[in-house]
Formats: sequence, C-alpha cells, structure tokens
Amino acid sequence: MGRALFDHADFLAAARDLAVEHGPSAVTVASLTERLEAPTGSFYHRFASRDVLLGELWLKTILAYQEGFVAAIDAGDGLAAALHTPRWVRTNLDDACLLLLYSRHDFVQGEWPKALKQGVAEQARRVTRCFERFARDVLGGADAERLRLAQFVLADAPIAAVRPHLQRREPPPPIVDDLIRATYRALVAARRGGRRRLSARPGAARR
Amino acid sequence: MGRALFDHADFLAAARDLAVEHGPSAVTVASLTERLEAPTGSFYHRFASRDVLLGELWLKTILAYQEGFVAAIDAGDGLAAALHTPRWVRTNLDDACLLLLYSRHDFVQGEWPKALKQGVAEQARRVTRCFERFARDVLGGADAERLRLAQFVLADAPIAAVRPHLQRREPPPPIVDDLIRATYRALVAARRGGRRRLSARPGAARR
DNA sequence: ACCGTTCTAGAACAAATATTCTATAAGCAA
DNA sequence: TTGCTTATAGAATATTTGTTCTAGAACGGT
Repeated sequence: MGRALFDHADFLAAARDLAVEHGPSAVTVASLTERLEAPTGSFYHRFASRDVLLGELWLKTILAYQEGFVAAIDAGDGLAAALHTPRWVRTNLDDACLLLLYSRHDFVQGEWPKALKQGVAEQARRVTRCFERFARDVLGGADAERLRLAQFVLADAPIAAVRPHLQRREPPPPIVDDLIRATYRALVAARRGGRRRLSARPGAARR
Repeated sequence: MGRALFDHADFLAAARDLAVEHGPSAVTVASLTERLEAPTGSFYHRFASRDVLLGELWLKTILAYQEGFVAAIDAGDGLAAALHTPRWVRTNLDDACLLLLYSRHDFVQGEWPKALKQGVAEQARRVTRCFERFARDVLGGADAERLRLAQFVLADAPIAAVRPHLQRREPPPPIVDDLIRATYRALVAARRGGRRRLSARPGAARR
C-alpha cells in the first residue's frame, strides 16, 4: 500500500481541535484537510462523509465521558458519579469543551448515519438506566419526579457548574466540586428513602 | 411609499421560528424569505446582513429574559431571581428554546455587527452587576468564590433544571421549581453571612 | 520485475449561500 | 399629473460547501 501519511485518528483529532476552537460548524472538509495538509481524497478514503466523521467524534467522546460515570453508579456511589464530571473535565479539557458546550445536533443535524444511529440509541439507553438505577436504589423509587431529580443531581447540575469555565477553556476550580457536592447532599438527603418532601420543609414557608 | 407587506418584526418572528425548529444555522436568507414568501430584496432593505438579523434576535430575546431577573435582584429577592427562569420559560417557550438551548456564538460567529456589539457588552455588564450585588448583599462578600456561587444558584442551576424540558419543547413541570428552590436554599444558607463553609459541614466527612 | 492494493493528490462538479443589482410598483406630496 | 420615496421582485454573482472522479505514487507479495 502507498504509505499512509494520515490515519483515522489524525482526522478525528484535527476535527476535535477545530470544533473546540471555532465550533462544530467550522469543521469543514476544506478546513480539515487544510490543517492536516492532506488532500480531500485522503479524507474520503477513510470517512464516507463529513457527517460520519462528526458523528464518530461525538459518539467516541461521549462514551469516554460516560465510562467513569456508569462505573460509579454501578458501584452504588451517587456522589462519585456527580463528581465525575469535574474530574473528567479537568483531565480531558478539549474533549469536555466539545461535549458539554455543544449538543449532539450541532455535530450532525437531521438523520444520523446508519452505522452510528445504533450507537447513539445505545448510549441514550445507558444513561437512562443509570438514572433509573440511582432513583430506585438511592431515592426509593423510579417515578417521574425521582428520575428527574436523579438526572439533575447526577448530570444537569454538575454540567452546569462546569460549563462557565469550559466557555473560557479553563479547568474548573475546586469551588465547582463544592457546588456539586452541596447540591447533591441537599437534594438527595431531602428524598432519601422517599420520606421527606423536596420542598416545603418543616418550618419553611413555600413560595 | 410602496405598501409594506413585511416589516422588521415579521422577519424576526420568522427567524425565531426557524431557529427553534431547526437550529440557528437553519436561518438562511433563503429559508427566511421562502417562509414569508418575501423577496430577498425586502430582507436586505431592512437588515444590513444576516448577522445583523440574528444578532438583533438574540439580543432582544436575552434582554427580555433578563428583565425580570434584574428586577428581582434589585428588589433583594434572590430566590425570586432563581425562580424567574422557569417562570419566564413557561410563558415564553419559543424564546426560551432560542436562548437557553443555544449560545450566542450559534447566532453570530466571529465579530458581531458594530451596532450590536455595544448592546452585547452592556448586557454582559448587567448580569455581572447582578451577581456582584447578590454576592455582596446576601452572601457577605464579592470575592471570586462567592461570585461563582451566586452565578450557580441564580443562573446556572435554574437553566440546567429547565434545559432538558426545552429540548423536548415542553414547559418545565413543577418539580423543576422544587429543584431550583432546594438548591438555592441549601447553597445560600451554607454561605449566608459568610460564616459556614459550603462543604465540610460539621459531622459530614469530606470526600 | 510485475501485479494488485492502498493511499495520496487535487481538479472538477453540483448545490447552497450571502449579497448585490437593476427594474418596477405603490403610495404621498406638490 | 409629476416627481420622490419606499418597498417589492427576483435575476445575477461570487464564494463556500460536500462530494466525486481520475491519475498516479508507494508498498507488499510473488
């Protein structure tokens, strides 16, 4: 074979860099090949289309992110799962910008390439299962409200705490962990075992 | 004058609808004029460029959103400011999708049109002042950590609680207010007057 | 040395896009 | 009416986009 000057991973890495610097829409086949000084033919030799590249990039990144998250839930440690976000973000700053600053649709709009569609669906199922498991085991039930609470303390709140720093491409400071920890403790304690209500705590007027 | 079949607001409304349905990048001059059945000339008669349209749309929307927020802070009511987000989202679902699902850079990438640049800067100053005021008056000081806490309880967390519902274009259910309220109470109480630490509460082992 | 596979190389192409331009029609004021 | 302003109307243009296509170079096995 003719010597391979660029491989699959080179294109993915260049795409990630471009996306982090100028947003996913700036990842054009032209900007990509220009950055690598590769011909467009080399790109299409490896990727069926631009959508396939961006889809693969997104999927690979979110799977890496979810790994530690799922592990923590499986180990029954909700707080560790919540704190996984700032931890992972610190060690994977660029990947984190890619993933948490943009949505799936910023990478591939419309229908996803067939080969990836399955991966996306499986990915969605994985998180759902995590939330269900946490709601059942820690919150005392998997009804809609407890599922929503699980999603908030495990994912939404940690991501929100981290996001402003990602926008400046800086690693989240320790205070971020404190925010996540305090949120987790307050909201999980309020529901633990399904006894106490989340709001309307005794003596606190509801507004 | 030749009768005006379309005006400024028509284009803004159509742009908003397109952005909500298919993302800001789907707001092209062609899709816009096609939806209104207007000629491109009519568009460029009112807007200097596509960037100006999208910039105006974003700015006008975020200013409307911030109005109630700023008012609540000025009234010294932090919890009301935190709860303003779900409230405003319910009464302005489309505007909320536009604003909270995308970032400023999804509307205008690169430099902003000169006329709008000033408005964007002023807008940024307004929120910063709100956070500072809240940190000073309620949290007992405007150091970096308290500012970060203010931003989290007043903006980041409420937006995070609301976002999953916006992605499905559904109004946020009451549980969302409970999440925001509980988060606010837990984090603000921990810092009120600057006495207690956010983490490492007495009797709680830090991890 | 020869062949076939793999990859580089980049020109060529079609579709989409923002913008400009010229022409025309509708109202208003004199 | 005659002019002036404002807005519609849409063809024309230049650029950028993703993708395809053809040609040839580099290597491995025989």
